[in-house]
Amino acid sequence: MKPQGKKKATIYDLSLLSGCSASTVSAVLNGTWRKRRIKESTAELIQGLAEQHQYTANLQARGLRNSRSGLVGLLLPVHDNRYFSSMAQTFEAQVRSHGKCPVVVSASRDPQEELATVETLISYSIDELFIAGATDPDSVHGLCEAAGIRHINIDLPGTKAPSVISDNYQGARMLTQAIIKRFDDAAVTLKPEELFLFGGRNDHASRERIKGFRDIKTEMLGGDSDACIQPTGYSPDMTQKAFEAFYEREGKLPRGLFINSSINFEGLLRFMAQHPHETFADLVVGCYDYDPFGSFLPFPVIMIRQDTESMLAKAFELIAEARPAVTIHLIQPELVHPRTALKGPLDSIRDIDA
Amino acid sequence: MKPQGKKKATIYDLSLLSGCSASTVSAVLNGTWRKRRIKESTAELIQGLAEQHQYTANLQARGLRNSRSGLVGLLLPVHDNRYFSSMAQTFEAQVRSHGKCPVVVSASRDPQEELATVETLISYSIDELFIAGATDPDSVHGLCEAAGIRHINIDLPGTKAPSVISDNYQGARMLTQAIIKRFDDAAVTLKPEELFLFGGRNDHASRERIKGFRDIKTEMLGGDSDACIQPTGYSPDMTQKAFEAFYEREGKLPRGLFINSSINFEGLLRFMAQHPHETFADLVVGCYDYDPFGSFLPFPVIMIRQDTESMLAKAFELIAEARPAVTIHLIQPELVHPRTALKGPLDSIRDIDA
DNA sequence: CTTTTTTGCACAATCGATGGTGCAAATAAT
DNA sequence: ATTATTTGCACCATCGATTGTGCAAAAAAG
Repeated sequence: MKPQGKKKATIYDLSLLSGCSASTVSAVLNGTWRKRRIKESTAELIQGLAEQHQYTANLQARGLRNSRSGLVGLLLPVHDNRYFSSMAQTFEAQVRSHGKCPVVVSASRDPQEELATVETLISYSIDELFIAGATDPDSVHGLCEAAGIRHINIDLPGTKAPSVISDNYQGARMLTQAIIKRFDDAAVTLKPEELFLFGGRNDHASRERIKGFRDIKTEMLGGDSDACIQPTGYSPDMTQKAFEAFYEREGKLPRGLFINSSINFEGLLRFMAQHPHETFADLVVGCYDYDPFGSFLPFPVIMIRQDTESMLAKAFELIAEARPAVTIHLIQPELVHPRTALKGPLDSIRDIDA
Repeated sequence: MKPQGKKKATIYDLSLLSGCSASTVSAVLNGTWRKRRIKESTAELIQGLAEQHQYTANLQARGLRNSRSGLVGLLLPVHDNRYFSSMAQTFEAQVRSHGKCPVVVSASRDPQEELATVETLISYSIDELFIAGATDPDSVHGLCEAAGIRHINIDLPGTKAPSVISDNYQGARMLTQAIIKRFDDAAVTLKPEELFLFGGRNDHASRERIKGFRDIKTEMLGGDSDACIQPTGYSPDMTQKAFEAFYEREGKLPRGLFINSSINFEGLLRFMAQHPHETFADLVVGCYDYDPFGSFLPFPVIMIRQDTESMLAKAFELIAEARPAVTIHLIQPELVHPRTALKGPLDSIRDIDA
């Protein structure tokens, strides 16, 4: 029953065992046997043998033959971050429900690595590719195009393939507004030079967020200056350094902080670890990303939760279209008030044996 | 130069172009050409053509021929959690540095899904499999064994393959000790029935942690009762419900909380969202997992950081051995005091264009 | 100028699954 | 009983890369 330690059974093994030809075995096992007018009894015989010998198809062979693999790829900048990891989680569920096999890989926000990784995926004949947060989506597009692979951008848009991204401008407006309102409600007048943005770099998302931030500042506070924008890249360390520098210079933090992403927020944490509680007494933080733990920090943290479910749903919809238009689809993010614990993709996992 | 939209070049195409045989082309492009005594000029000719035509090997074909794929798999319970996502991050870096292609998939802590996923991976002839936090590592072992695939357990041990896991017992002792010491330092006497453990289920990690927790309680507080152990499974929702039930019954939370994992901690967050600040005024929490944001909550949170780098390093070491002994390797975790922002795998990523 | 050795490469089988084509045997139609 | 259909399946080429084997031509040895 259990062919211990031996190599896997192939259709040829079953062919010998059953006395049928390999092509018949193949047809039976991949479900096309009715189309090929195989007798039902033959099919049953072969299915029985397959089960006995624990046959499973060699997917590389199948993939070679059909030049499709059943794999669907998700290219991520990094894993270690709630935004992307929850994206990975929803992605897997979606792909599985389509009967395919999800493959998630990260490329460290490195254009070279992105291209190399995608080349590898293409060499495995992945069927579709979801490109999330790529630094250079259009080059990736080039590779996919040449290989005839359906693909779509998520999170950061490209100009050559359809993209599904957060409405970063609106989100930033909402977030900035919420920060300011927080001060208003406490009857505190916030001066324009007391509200800063930290983090992000020169990518589409950051630019949009900065624009939204500045627009609202101008509208509500009547002013805004370049000095209030501190792009630090997506690195906790650089962000920490930026906070330290500011603190060194000014003797305190700005009272209002717009932080471009949870990764940058980690930079603030590092800064916090170096300074006493009081430093953050009247701080109000807005973070463009949602992290459940971040929402419960000792000062008010307003967050933006990007709707990865809707983004992926839309992306799956678009990628299924024959010839999807190269447009950018905006998905509305959600404002999350302080001390909020939202449900996430993990909640749809049933926990056995609790 | 750019074969637009057409199909990918194969060794046969290059064979025609170069006038050499396909086998020569193959040898040149996979680096074995010196062994095959191919003239250097021939090699250069072919390499040039390959570059011109953007040749990349069809890895399914190669994999079929060698019955190896160059893929190395990591099976995870879930993505959306800092412990596992940081594991994925280090895993990818390690695999890449070995010149292979990392593939990360999750199986939702569902034994069925675990087996199905691993079968699929095996069908793609993955070379090695790292099995992290599997509910049923030994069944997974069965599949790998039958397919002759090197594999190793991480996080949760099996009995049939070597395992690398955290020293959960010691970690739990450290954590429990630190919680109690926190009260001691504040000159508060903690009664045994004021220190509870929430979360976890009937798996090896939870059992060890519970044992460590109880041992220290008995040693330091002189007592411990079954009632203080509240396993809730790995579900935020169930954990929240457990807290609500407790609160309903007792009118307050225990002053000392040992929380079995960050996922369970999210259950506490959900509880927190429903109750005012004061409910948590004199709370001390220990969490068996590290999350940077969790470390800065308004009450003291002591955390355990499991050393995923060392675990993976050890795992890679073991999996490289010819016939690794079926033993369990314990990796010491680290106690993390409140308000600590540790560096993580993301820090080793260079951020361009900051 | 032979004989031996080395160099440089082509041939062909193989990995496992797929699907078009063809052909006997069984059944139906006349 | 003869021809026309239908049923049930086997054959074989194919996907792209790898590798053991063999054999000419070139170089070295005698």
